[in-house]
Amino acid sequence: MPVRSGGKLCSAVTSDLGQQIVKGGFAPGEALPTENALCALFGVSRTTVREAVMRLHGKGLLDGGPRTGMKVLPTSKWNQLDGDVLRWRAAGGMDPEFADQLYEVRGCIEPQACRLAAERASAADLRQIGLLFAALANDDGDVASHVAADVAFHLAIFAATHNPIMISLGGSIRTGLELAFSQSQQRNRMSPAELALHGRIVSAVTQGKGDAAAAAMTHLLKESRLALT
Amino acid sequence: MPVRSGGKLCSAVTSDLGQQIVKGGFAPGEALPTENALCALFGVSRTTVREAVMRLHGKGLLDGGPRTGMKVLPTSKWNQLDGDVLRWRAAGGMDPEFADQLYEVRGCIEPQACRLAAERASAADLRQIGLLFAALANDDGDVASHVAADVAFHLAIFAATHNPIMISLGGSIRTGLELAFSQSQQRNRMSPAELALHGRIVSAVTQGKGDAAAAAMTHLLKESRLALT
DNA sequence: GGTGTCGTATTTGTATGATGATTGACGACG
DNA sequence: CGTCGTCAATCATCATACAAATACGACACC
Repeated sequence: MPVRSGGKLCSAVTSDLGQQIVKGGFAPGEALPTENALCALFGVSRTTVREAVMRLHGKGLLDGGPRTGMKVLPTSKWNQLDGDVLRWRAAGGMDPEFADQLYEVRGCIEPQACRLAAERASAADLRQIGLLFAALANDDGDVASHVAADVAFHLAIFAATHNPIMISLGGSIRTGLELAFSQSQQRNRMSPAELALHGRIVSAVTQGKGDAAAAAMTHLLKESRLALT
Repeated sequence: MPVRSGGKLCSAVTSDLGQQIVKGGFAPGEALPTENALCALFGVSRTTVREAVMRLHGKGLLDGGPRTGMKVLPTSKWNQLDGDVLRWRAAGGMDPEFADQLYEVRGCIEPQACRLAAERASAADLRQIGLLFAALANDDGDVASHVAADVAFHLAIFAATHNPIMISLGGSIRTGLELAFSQSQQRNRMSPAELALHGRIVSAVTQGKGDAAAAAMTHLLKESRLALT
């Protein structure tokens, strides 16, 4: 008898299965249970299971054909930057290793994005960035809204690059961090030092100083990583 | 009467629909035809259409709920780095704008990846990179094998960072380029200048000189972009 | 006439069963 | 001992049915 939980069963199964794979419940190279077995496992129909499997296939987590069953692909084939994959890795508390990897990638990308933003931000972009910085500085709401403002600020930087690929990349990275923040420990409000570094980024970008903007962002990320336990 | 093409119908529908979306056949914000309409359009059953739609949903191209139908999301929500999305964008000849965007992102990431590789490549990594460089230098095969060797070289750099997220990122980028190369024009064999720059990267990475490695990669990308028409 | 409420129709979400295609395994045969 | 054909398991696709959610319009009421 199927679980009559109401809605979006497919998404629930996708998340559940995906998380089990990402968390290592099924080792890479290992074959997944047959579709019928998964049906029994989750208490849903084959239709739903197949839709979930298709999504995971689309994310590079699985591959396989008839008779062989679906195999878990090696992690190198995964779309590690897919929002869902990041979410699943960060779910239930993010391990320090994952945080390091994420910050390392941020350190490679965000300063360069910042440089591009400084070189080509439009007036509207600059206005938006300035607004978000002001919101960040004046925000006296709870921690959640503070984090949200921080995220919005960084996304605005990416948006100012006017490069869709870069923007998408930024979205993925921030997704992972956002989730991690909200789940592990609520980090303290931004330190004055961090806020000041945000300010340096704003002025450098506004003045079109690419190198300075990149340097400020690099500095900020270092500071921010340290603050994260 | 369904198309009895043999196999992989689902993948075919996914590619077809996905490409139409990416290529702008359906504008962002626009609602997709109903599932039944899509069935008629592609001549497949609803099951297959839904599996395709689920995959696209997983890539951030679509969203929607019951009764409202699926809407095409704004491009900012797409997983632009998803291998399939890149493929679809590059399909049928890559427009110069896309090439610029891709090279810009490469320019942001690969030099930094190179720096990391220089800092922490293992002996095995270095051996592998050296081997691939030798293959690149001595290769006298056709253009395809030359491109493949080039791709393998850059992937090895990413692998040497030992950061799974970075590695995945590298895979995505290279996927797009590979597809673009093989479809648009077959580019000429690598110029001596490019080859020499590869060599500079190898020695810088081997000697652990991060800055020099990053600079060499930046230089190489500039050179390579120019050679690409 | 305007507005709030309710019913209905349409569309997606899920379940079920059937049929064909593909492929690995195993045994028969040369 | 090797090669090949058959078999069975499993995925791929299809067809159909029902449930759930929501948009739209009808209707009553103010």
